[in-house]
Amino acid sequence: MSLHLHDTLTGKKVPFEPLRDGEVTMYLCGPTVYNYAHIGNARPAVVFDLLARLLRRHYRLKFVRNITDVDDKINAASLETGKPIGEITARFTKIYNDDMAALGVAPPDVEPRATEHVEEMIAMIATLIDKAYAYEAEGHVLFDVQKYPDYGDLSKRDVREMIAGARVEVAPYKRSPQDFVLWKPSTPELPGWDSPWGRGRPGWHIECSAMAEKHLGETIDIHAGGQDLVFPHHENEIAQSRCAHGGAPFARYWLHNGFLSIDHEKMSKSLGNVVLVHDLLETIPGEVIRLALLSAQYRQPLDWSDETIDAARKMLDRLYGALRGIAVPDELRRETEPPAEFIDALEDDLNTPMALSKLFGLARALNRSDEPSERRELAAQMLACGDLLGVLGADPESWFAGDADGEISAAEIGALLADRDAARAAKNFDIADAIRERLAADGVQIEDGPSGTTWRRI
RNA sequence: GGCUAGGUGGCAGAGUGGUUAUGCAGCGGCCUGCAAAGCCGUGGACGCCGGUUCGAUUCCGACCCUAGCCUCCA
Repeated sequence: MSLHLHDTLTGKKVPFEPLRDGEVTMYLCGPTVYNYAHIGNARPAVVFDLLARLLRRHYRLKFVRNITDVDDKINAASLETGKPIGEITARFTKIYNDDMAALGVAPPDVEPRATEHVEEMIAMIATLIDKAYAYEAEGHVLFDVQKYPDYGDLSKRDVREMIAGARVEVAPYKRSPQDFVLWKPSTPELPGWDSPWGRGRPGWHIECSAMAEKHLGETIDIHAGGQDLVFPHHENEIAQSRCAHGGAPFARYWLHNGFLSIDHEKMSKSLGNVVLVHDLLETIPGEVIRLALLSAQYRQPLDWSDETIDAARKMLDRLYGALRGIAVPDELRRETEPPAEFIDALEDDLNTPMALSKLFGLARALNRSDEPSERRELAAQMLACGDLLGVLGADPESWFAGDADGEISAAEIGALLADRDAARAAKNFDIADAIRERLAADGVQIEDGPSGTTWRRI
C-alpha cells in the first residue's frame, strides 16, 4: 500500500503522487506569535510532523512552516503590555519552538517570517491589481471575489449564500461583502511598510500565499492546517495564488486536522479553559502529550482531559515495560525497519490508532517471547516504530525512574531494596513487605523479576 | 438557517457486507513467599426507523443527536 491522504478539496482519500518525482513540497500554517501556544495549536504541529517523517522515508521533502509576526493581535498585545512588537514576536517564536521541540516536533526546513516577506506580498498584490483581481479603495487593497469563479470550492460554500447570510457589517468601500483585505493602511503608531498604496500592512491571507510562492513555488504538493482555517484563510489563499499565477493549481492536496475540545467543551478564553502547552510541560513529559495527540486519527475530533493524558501515559508504561532490560545492539537498531503493517497503517491517511495497535502487537509478542534474539529483534522493531512516531526515544529505566524532584532518590530506593532483598533471603517477609509499603507510600512500585527487583514511579 | 464531519462495548478509539482491533478498566487462571509486571482465557458494541442483500455495525434513504465552520481562531 502506498501513501493515501484525505484531500479536503475533493473530500476523498486519494493516492498521493508528488508533482515532481522524488520530491515533495509541504506548507503548514504556523503560529501567530503573540501568546503561548495552546494544546490545540500543538495538534497540527505534531500531526504534520509525523507526516513529514513519513514522507522523508521516500522523498526529499521541503517542509515550510511560517511564523506570522505581523498581525493585529500582536499589535493589541503590544499596546496592552507596552512592550515593543519585535520583542513580543521574538519571545513567543522562541517559546513556540521550544515547546514544539519538547513534543518531539522537528524544526521545518524553512521557517519564514511574514515581516521578512512584505516585499513579496506587495509584489503579489500588485500583480493581482494588474490582472484586475484586486482593487484599491480608501488605502485598502481588496481581493475581488466576483472575479474568481471557483471561490468556495475548498470550503464547499456558495458565494451567493454567503452574501445573503453575511452577519457582519460590510465596510462601505467593498465592492462585494465577501471581498477580503490584501493590504490595509497603518496609522503612524502601527507597524507599516511603504507601498504603492501608501504606508500600510498586509492582510493575513496574503502572507501565506507569498511565503509559499517564495519558498515552494507556484504549485505545492501539500498544504496543511487546522480545520478552522479552511474558511476563510485557505479559501482566500487559493484565490490569491491561483489568480496571481495564471490559474495554476495552488496546492495539490489539502489536509486539515480536527478540532480539540477540553473536557467536552470548546476551548475558549471566555470559558477560561485554554490549556497551554507550556503549562502542561511543567508536569507532563512531552512524549506523553505527543502520544495523546496521536491517539486519535488526525481528522477526528479529540477531547483533551486528564483521562486523555493518563491513557497516553499508561500506553507508554506498557511499551517501555516491554522494552525494559533489553539491550538492542546499535547495528540491529540501525538496520531494523518498522513492520510493513505499521507503515501501511500510517500511510493510510495517518491512521495512528491502527499503527499503535500494531505496535502493541509487537509489545505483546516481545513479552511472550523468552528467546533473547527474538526479543532483541522485536524490541528493535518497536524502537523503529517509535522513531517514526516520535516516541520511545528515552531509556526505559529513566522513563520508569521518572522525575525525582522532591521525592525519594534512586540511591535511597536502591538501599531500601538491598535491605528488602536481605530480608527476603532470610524469609523475613514481614520486613520485606514493610519496605515495599514504605516505598509505595513514596509512589514507588516494585516488581520482583527473575533477574532481580525493578521499580517504577507511579 | 446553510455547509462539513461524526454518533461503536464501562472509558478512549480503529475497522469491516458474514471471521479477535488495540489500550485502560472488569472477571477467571498461570507465574510470585505475597504482590506488581507479564502471559493465557473471558464477558461486553456498533444512535433510531425503513430499504437493498442469503446476511448490515459496515451500502442507500429518512429521522434524532453532537461537534466544527459560516466572524479573529489549530
